[in-house]
Amino acid sequence: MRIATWNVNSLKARLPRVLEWLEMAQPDVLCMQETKLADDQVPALDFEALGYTVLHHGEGRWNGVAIASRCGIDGHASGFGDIEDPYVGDARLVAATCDGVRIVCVYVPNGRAVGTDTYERKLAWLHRLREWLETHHSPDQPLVVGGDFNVAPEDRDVYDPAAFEGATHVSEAERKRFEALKEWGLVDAFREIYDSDRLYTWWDYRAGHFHKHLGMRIDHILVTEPVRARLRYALVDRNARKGEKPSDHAPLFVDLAD
DNA sequence: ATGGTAGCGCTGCTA
Repeated sequence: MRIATWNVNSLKARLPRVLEWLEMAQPDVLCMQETKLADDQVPALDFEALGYTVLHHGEGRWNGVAIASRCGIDGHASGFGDIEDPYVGDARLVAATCDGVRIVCVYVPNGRAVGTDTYERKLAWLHRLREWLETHHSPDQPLVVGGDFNVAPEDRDVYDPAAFEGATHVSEAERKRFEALKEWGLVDAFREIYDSDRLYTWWDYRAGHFHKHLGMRIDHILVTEPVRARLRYALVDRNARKGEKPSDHAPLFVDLAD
């Protein structure tokens, strides 16, 4: 079973690239973030033509999350439900069960700048995510949280820690909230496979950062122990960041044994 | 030199 996550930065603008990637990489499940679509704007037929069913949660313009699956998609859920959402109104969480694995697709708020209100609510959102997991799920069940976490967990996950001093994505508080998710019972699947630094999932569009390989590892696939036991492979497909009209994120996927 | 690019949508916000 191949499970992928990709911040597509507008599914409308990125549709040809996403369809091309589905055909090439053949994931069974793809979590998408920043679709920037309303539910009724989703190009469902384009996905169906490739064998995928899409579950979308979005209000249009900003945010928007979706799961495309070709191995079943049941038990739809979106948002935090009864748990207070610090970004209420934004579409940042959608979940479904695909072939026995609970898939949670998240788009963690960016936070903009340390000390701002949006940053404080980013911290709160990450805390609420753990609360939501505690309320609705168990570390004993096969579960995957895939998405754009907007957190680089360690210094080796950014191109130059000095350049990010005082910035979001690397602050102690953000990393603590990210660690708290792992403490609940999740493992960073990518780090189970790779130990190197300079492995990124996002590169700024500006100033030729991709070309200079100045990026950050902020997209993650976190898995519970039953999924970790099946983990065989992980990869960031940097080729998807090249060429015409790329997203600023590359897709990340994991392969699980049957 | 507080820059640079992309998306949405038409003004400036978000990332």
